[in-house]
Amino acid sequence: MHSEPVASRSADPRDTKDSRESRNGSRNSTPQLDSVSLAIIEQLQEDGRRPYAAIGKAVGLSEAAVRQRVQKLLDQGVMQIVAVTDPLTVGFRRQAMVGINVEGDTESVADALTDMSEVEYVVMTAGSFDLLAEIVCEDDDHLLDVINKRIRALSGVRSTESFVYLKLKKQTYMWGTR
Amino acid sequence: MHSEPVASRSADPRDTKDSRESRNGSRNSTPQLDSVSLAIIEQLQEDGRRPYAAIGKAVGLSEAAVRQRVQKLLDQGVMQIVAVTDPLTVGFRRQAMVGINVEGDTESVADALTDMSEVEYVVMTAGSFDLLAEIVCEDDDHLLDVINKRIRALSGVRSTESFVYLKLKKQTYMWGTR
DNA sequence: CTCAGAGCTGCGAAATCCGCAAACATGAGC
DNA sequence: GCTCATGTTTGCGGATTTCGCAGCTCTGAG
Repeated sequence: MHSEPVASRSADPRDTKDSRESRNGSRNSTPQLDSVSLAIIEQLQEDGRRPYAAIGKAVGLSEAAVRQRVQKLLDQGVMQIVAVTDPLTVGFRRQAMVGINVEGDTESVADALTDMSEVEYVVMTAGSFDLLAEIVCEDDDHLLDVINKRIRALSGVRSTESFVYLKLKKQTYMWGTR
Repeated sequence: MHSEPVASRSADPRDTKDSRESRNGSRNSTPQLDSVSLAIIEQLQEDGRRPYAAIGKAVGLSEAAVRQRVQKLLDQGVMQIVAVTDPLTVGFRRQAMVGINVEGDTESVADALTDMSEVEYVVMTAGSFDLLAEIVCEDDDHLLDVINKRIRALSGVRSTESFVYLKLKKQTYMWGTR
């Protein structure tokens, strides 16, 4: 979307209202975000520790208002503010993406994967895999164990294909900051 | 003032030294982390805005020391503190993982992908794909354009296979916090 | 019209961040 | 063993930021 220098117009609550209704898709899960919240997220994608007052100045809101919105976004689980690293740097020496084919209920397999601590990322996809899961392990044995003993053992898993990571080339979190 | 649950042992600099040398693999890129920095990262993976003093108490260091270490980790690019979201919630309605096969120099293709703003994640892999790239787009047209016109146009790209995201089930950033 | 709810603002008090100088530890060279 | 250079840690004010709260506005329901 075309986004201005920054939402000074959005200081007016009515705009907030308008944009909400206009793009509300009646999603059951997520409460739709207006342009101001989007701008706040954008600020925090640049620097997760940026002071509320600075964000407020950028998006045209008071410090307290930004604070409330951020808290709400965190509570709702819309965003999280965290440190991210390249796992290889932090001592996890084996990672892999695993493509999985499922027979029966894909979502229940996805839920089972979600419960595994070594699984970092799970997504349901269209294409020749039903699920993609990213695995983070400490060494080869660990990785092998997770893939062969744990994932393939799940009922409903028809087949898997693994892509062991050799080198992470890019990792960004700046959508909207294009 | 030693005490503490976590890494009280590491308050002693000698341990720092030891662990550094013991796991140093002479990696060209990354400056190796000692156990205290790891503990700091762990804290920030739980909450990117946690105060330095609280982190210091947890890892057995003063507020100022934590602050310096965090700044250094950020400067070195070892970690970043950012807001992360489910892109689908924030208005990017089409995402896909693209598996790519390359003939010739894989790394140069990876670099080209890295330069595309719609590409969120690039990793070189072993397996039936040479590269995996995650694409974040606003709509179908945009996605189609990126995959067909931009990625397939890169010289060296032999073939691609796309996995369009249907639903993100898990997204974590808590390695080490197991 | 009134009422309840949601969101924003402003404002002190408390907590946090920041920069700096002194103290300490380590490794190199003599 | 001694000294110097380097890199880390600590403690400390002062500047900023965070936090909680009360009051105000707008909106939709009845």
